[in-house]
Amino acid sequence: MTINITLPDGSVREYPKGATSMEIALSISEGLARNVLAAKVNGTVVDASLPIHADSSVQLLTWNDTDGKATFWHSSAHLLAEALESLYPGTKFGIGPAIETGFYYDVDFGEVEFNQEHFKKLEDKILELARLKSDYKRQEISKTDAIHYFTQKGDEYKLDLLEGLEDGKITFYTQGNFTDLCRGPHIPNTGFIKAAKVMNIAGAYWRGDISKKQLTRLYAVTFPKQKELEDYLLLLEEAKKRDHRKLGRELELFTFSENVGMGLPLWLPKGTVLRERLINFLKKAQEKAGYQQVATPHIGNKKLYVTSGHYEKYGKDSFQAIHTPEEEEYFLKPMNCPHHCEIYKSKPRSYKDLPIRYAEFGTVYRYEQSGELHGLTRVRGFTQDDAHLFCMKEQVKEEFLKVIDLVLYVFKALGFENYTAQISLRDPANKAKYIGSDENWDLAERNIIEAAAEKGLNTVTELGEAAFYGPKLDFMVKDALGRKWQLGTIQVDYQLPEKFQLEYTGADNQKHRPVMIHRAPFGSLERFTAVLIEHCAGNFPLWLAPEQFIILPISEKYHDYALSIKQALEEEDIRGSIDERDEKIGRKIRDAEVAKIPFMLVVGEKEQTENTIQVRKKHEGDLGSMNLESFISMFKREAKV
RNA sequence: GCUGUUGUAGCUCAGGGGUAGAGCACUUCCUUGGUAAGGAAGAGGUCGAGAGUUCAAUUCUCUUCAACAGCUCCA
Repeated sequence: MTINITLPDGSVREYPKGATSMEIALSISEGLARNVLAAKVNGTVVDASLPIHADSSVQLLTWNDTDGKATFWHSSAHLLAEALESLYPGTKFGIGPAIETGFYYDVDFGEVEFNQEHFKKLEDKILELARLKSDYKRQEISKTDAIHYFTQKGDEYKLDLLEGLEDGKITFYTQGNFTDLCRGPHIPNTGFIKAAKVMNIAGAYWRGDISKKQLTRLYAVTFPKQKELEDYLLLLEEAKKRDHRKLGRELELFTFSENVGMGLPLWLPKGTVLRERLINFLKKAQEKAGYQQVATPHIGNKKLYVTSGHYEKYGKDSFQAIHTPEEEEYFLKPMNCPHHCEIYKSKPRSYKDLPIRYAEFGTVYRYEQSGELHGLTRVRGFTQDDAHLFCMKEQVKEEFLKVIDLVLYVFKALGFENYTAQISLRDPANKAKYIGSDENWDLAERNIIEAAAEKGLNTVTELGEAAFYGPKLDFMVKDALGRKWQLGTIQVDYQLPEKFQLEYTGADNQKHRPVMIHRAPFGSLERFTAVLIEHCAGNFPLWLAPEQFIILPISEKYHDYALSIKQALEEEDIRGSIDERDEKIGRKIRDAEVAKIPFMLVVGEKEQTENTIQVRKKHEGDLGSMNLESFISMFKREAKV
């Protein structure tokens, strides 16, 4: 008996019935077989040792496949558990899944106190056990036997997990002296794991439930080569260097003060230059795209948010109401849309007016839980580059396409080359969670999917990720270190026009309801700035740099000449300063480099006499002498958005 | 909000039951210099805040605030 195996390249090979993926790999090349971690058979990831009994498509998974990595890390979690059990007998185990980079295991150490000082010992134990090359052995087991095993072991967490499992579908995996309840799959043996690092320790509630016991979560990462671990640690170091909180302080972009309040950023002058430039850049693009600027106050009557539905849904996440002597209640504005709806309502609208696009860099305030606050990425007061488009149903797709263009233009201008779009739809199993009619949801979802497809966006679709009022398209960018960030968002909303009773008069002289589109290419200026800082490591594109040049006079004698240069550059809207300190040129250069100022203009005796400047570029060094005109034209060429 | 860790000069950090230290930054002076740190002197701290133990607390205990990591959440 033979079976036909289809490989990813489309080739079909014949194997005896019951052949395993590992055998298939061996038949292709020994080198491949050495690297196979698991296999994807007809789309399901399975052990490489699983016999295949029917015609199937088989993809062999190695370290280079996402699923291969996940299997590797999940198997590593078992190994970590084995190491823990051998070092700290009596440890109880919760769950140990693979995550984006690495894996964790939630464990209950009982009386044992485990802290960072134990990491090294644990890592050594993991590697010691890995070297034994123990096979991961799969075993199907009855629920009764499984319960018996963990009752005897006294592991209440595994028993809790077993409760939710169906008899007949329960499997154990054993490697070395450790047996775990696990669906699998796993890598062939522990010998693949050549490097291990325990990264972090944290608390986590059993099953994510605050009322349950808190377990110790151990984060770790493993690799098939020592070199890969080293590279990974270097990457982490680089990420640390780029941390926007650190660079924000060093480059004097923003700060926080306990006296002002947590989560409330204070923009310093240099940060404000950056921020204003981002705002002006987008304003200009939006003007071209037919947006109109509007402005609304920082607080709004409670009635407004009751009308919008946000009060009911998010009232608890707001700051406390502000009370007036007349016993009215006001809230700090948590979003701009209700205000924009009222602007729309300020006069009767005709279909000829649509689409109307109101844009506002509106600062909003939300009560974020204290533990959530993080630098500029999660704050309690932030400015959205918000806009609301009011249009007819038939215009939704067209508007959506235009917004996508705008978002992509922004990304390109700021150097985000790598992005994907996430289409967030309703959870079909839980439609009650959302407000609005089925019909409208279907239409909106269709519009988004089509628009994304027409623009050729690289998309992923997530069910259940939609906002409660409508589906959305979120843009995720990958930064220079390969980390993913969610930035821009475009959301269709049929509900708010309904709640605010928005209308327009159609060509038929009847009243119709417009559709709203919320969109923000940056998301929030705070968050965007944070991502931008980390993306470019503080080396902003020239047009955004808070200080574009610094003039470095060789000595005090050339300060007047320096000033004349500075004034000439300012005439051209090029912004910078003069380093008038009583320091040597080497020192001034060093400090300018550290401050990441793009151009250093050295002026001394020679320059003053020849009426030139000597240009030095950050990171690159001396570009030689030139006259001011050449510098300005070079600058303008490079500063183009 | 929950759990854990941390909180000493503007920044990075050392120290420790007897009222405090380094480097960088800052101020002044010397130096007037040519491509990544010139020299000297000086100033700067209720040791996050409040309470308790003690002859004595910045150090020990408790409470509180904040930061960090994670969990839960995110219009």
